[in-house]
Amino acid sequence: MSVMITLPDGSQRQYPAPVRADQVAQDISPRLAEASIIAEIDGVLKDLDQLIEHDAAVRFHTFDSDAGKDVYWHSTAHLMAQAVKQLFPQVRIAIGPAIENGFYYDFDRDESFIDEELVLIENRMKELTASALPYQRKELSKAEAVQKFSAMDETYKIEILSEIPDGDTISTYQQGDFIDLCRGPHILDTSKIKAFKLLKTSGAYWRGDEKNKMLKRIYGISFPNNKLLNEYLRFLEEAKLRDHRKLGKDLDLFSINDEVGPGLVLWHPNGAMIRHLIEQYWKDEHIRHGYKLVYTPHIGRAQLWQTSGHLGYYKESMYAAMEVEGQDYYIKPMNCPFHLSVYKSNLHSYRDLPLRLGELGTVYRYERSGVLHGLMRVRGFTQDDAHIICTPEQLDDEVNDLIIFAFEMLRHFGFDKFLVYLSTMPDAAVGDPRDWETATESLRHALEKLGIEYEVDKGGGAFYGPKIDIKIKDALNRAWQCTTIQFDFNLPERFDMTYIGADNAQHRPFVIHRAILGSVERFFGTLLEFHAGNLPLWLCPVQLMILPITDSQIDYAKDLQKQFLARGWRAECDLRGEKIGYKIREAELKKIPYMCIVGKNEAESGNVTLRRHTRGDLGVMSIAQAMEMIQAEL
RNA sequence: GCUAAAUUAGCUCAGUGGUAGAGCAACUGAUUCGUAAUCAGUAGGUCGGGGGUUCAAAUCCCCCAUUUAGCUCCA
Repeated sequence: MSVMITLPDGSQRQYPAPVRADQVAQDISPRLAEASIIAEIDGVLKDLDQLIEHDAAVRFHTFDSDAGKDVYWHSTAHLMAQAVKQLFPQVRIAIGPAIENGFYYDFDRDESFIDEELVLIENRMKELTASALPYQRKELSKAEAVQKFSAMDETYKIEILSEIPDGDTISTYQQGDFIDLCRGPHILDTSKIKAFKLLKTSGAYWRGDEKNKMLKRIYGISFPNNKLLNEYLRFLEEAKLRDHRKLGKDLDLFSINDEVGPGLVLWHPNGAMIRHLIEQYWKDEHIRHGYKLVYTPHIGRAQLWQTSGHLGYYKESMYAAMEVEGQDYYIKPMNCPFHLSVYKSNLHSYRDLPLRLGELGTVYRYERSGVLHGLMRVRGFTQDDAHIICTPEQLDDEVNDLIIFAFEMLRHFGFDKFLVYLSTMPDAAVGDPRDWETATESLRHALEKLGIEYEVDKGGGAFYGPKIDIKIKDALNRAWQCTTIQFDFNLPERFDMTYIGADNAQHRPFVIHRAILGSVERFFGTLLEFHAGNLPLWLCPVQLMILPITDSQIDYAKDLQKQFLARGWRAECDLRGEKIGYKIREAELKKIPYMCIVGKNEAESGNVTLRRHTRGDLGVMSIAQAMEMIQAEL
């Protein structure tokens, strides 16, 4: 008997059956064998010591692939758990998966792990990698598994086992004295783990449910060599420099002040200018795309929130009522009730639709204290909100245009990588399932027609409608939701919205709730991190800084400033009696895009020397040339 | 809200029971200089807030607030 192995390039190799997967890798090249983490056999990930008994398509995953990283990190999590169990035998183990950047393991222990203990654990892990302990897979029945983990008093494993159907085969992996319930696959042995670091500890609820016990989690990361580990650690350092909270302070853009209140943002002049430019662009674009702008109040009577249902299902995120003349008023957590009230204030014909009502609407939500985060998660924020009210026939066009509009706008700010999610009907939902179907398909078609890659979040929609979310990543690769496009089958009913159709009868319109930037605050935060503070020229609060070399050029500098201002550019002069090197340094640190250096030579010849932030000296040129160059970038 | 850590001058940080410190920034003066820091001087702090222990607290203990990293939840 022999087996035919087909490799990804189509080439084939014949072996006497059975053949171990890593033997194939070895024959392809010793380097591949060395770098291989797992084998993919007919599309299924397997351990490298897997015996192949039948003809199969085989490929190998190294650390370069997502699957390879995943297994590598998962195996490191097991290694860490082994070290923890050896050092702290009384600790119970819970779960330890690979995550986007590394791995974690949750432990049940009364005390938290302190930094000194992390070092101990790391050292023990190093010893264990030196022993090259093989990860040994064992398949057993559920009863055997329960018995085994009961004997070790690993109660969390028993709980996991209790949820696995009785007939299923269960696998465990053991390296040395450590055994874990695990589906696998894993790397061959612990010596494959070359470079690792335990990064941080935190609490984490068992099964992610805050009603459950809080376990102690250790996060870590590992790499096949020290170089990659050091690169990653450097990336973390650089991410700190891109942090919008640091940039906000350094560039004097905004602050959040203890006395004013947590999660409430003070926009300083520089930040306010950027925000103004964003909002101005936003308004212009919305008008161009057929939106009507509205303004609505910040508070509304209890009756309004009763009608909208917010007092029923959203109350815990709302600030407490304030009483005026015996009536309760609430500060708004959302703009929808107001926009829909605008719609309701008139009778509408199908000829009026679609109606797109937009507003930069400031809302206030009570967010639990632990979730606040710079500008990304605040308690008072401005949504770039709009509600599209349309007929069923208009749905597809509206959704299509909207998605194009959203990407167009995000790209205008420089963003080029997005995570797109389509969330479908949850178990508890309002509205006609046929409407859900129509709306979901409309969203899906639009994404597919435009060739946008997306993930489906099955059952992840709000109870009132399906949605598309677009997320943008921050400096640390954390994804923040910005754009959201949500159908609403709840509010049209609650507000009894209607339009008169061509048949002269009343119909219920569709309502799409959407925000493209999401909130101005969060968007601003992601924007700062994405550009590392070096905003596109059109958004810079100061676009040009004019730097005279000595006091003799002050008049010339001021004249230049006037010329730039006349073109609508934001230009300032640094007239302090400092040396040019110092002024340049300051302008560079403030990330001002263009510096105009003017000394005796420039003043006499009517030229400027231009310098571009991040690029350096651009040389001497005429004022007209400088203006042309700047204009070209705008 | 939960777990853990932190909070000292505008900023970044030192200071482990005995008179509150540095660098940068600010202010004043001198310097007028060619591509990332000129020199000198001055001023600036209820050591997050409150309570306690102590002869004595930035330092030890308790409560509260805020921040940070996660968890849960969300734009």
